[in-house]
Amino acid sequence: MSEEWAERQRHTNRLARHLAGHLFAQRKVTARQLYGLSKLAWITNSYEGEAAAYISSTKMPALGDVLGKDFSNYSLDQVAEMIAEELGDDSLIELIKGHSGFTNFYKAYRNSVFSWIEDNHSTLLPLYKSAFNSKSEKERLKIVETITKLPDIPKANHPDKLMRSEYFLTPAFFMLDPNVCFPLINGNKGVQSLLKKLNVADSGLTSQYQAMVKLYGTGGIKDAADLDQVGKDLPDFLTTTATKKLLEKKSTTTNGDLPLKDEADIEAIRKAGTVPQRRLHNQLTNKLNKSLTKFTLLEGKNHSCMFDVLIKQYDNDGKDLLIEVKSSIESPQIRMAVGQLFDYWFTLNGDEEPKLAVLLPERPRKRL
DNA sequence: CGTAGTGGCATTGTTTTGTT
DNA sequence: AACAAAACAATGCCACTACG
Repeated sequence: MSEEWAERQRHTNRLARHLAGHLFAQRKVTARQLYGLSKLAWITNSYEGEAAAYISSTKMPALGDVLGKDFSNYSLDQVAEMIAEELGDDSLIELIKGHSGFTNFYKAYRNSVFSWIEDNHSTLLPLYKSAFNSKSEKERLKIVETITKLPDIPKANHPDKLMRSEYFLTPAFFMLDPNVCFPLINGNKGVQSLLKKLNVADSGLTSQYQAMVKLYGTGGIKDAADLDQVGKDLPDFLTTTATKKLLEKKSTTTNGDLPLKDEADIEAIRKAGTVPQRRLHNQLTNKLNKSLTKFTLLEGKNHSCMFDVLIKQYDNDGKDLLIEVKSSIESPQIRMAVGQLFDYWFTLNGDEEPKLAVLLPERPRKRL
């Protein structure tokens, strides 16, 4: 997952909230409409690009369910226009056209969950509305407590095989929350390993929720979309022993205390410590951040391991790439980079085969 | 072609048995 | 008692097939 993905999640949140705003103003909201609204969170294997198949298979039916219409004979652009027109909300055009949805919900439950919504409609509708309006921690907590009281969701043709209701509901409430504060709690590996690390894997949904929202404001995590992005790396972000955090934008203008890695090492090479060099260093880091939005980028947080950038799962094998940024092509700098890279890599990954790179402002001379 | 829907299975967790 | 290995159990994922 990545910042781009987190942005897609936030986009979906805006779309769902615009639609929900109109929906909840109506006197009556059907089970079908709640189903459609929740379905906007779903995708299929083909979720990218111009002709992504999820649009016709999942997104359009979802929109149709919300509006009580059949859009199967229209293009997405037409549907966007129609809905914006009907609801008198022009911003919906772009919201609908953009890619939305973020969870590949277990297929065997996609249809069976509908009758589950019907059965629990009287509990669910106020819950959805509450998620849409929730402003405080307290309100969200109350929603979570209600979720725990709901029955599990039966599997199609195997009613005895059950899915926990939060797997279905947390994506929906993630989409409805005014500040994207409602965390995704599902069977996702990342989520599960985090819960284990927090010692709440078996402690019930309420304490899981509390443990997760506590992370807001730490390690560069602003909202539930960030939380979901860091996934299984989250354990690295916790408490005082944290070794990593999401890569943040660096200042390239102020003269103040610019954050720079390994201050002590840099001191050895005085030049690099000068303000222009630091600026250049931060500029390079920012460029990296800007051009690699498809990836999750991390930076070191622990004093013993202040690496510049780590690209999560940069190749097809899901390996990470560690990058050291240097503001100059002078050989001492490059030598130091090499040393740092191997040291950091060993600290992070032990004797796993290292994947390393140095980012320089220009091509270095042939001989160092 | 891509998707729905699921049975089988890999993975993870738990208990029992074996060994030092 | 402490640990290791094996057996067993539970879980959720995904590769597969039929189908539109």
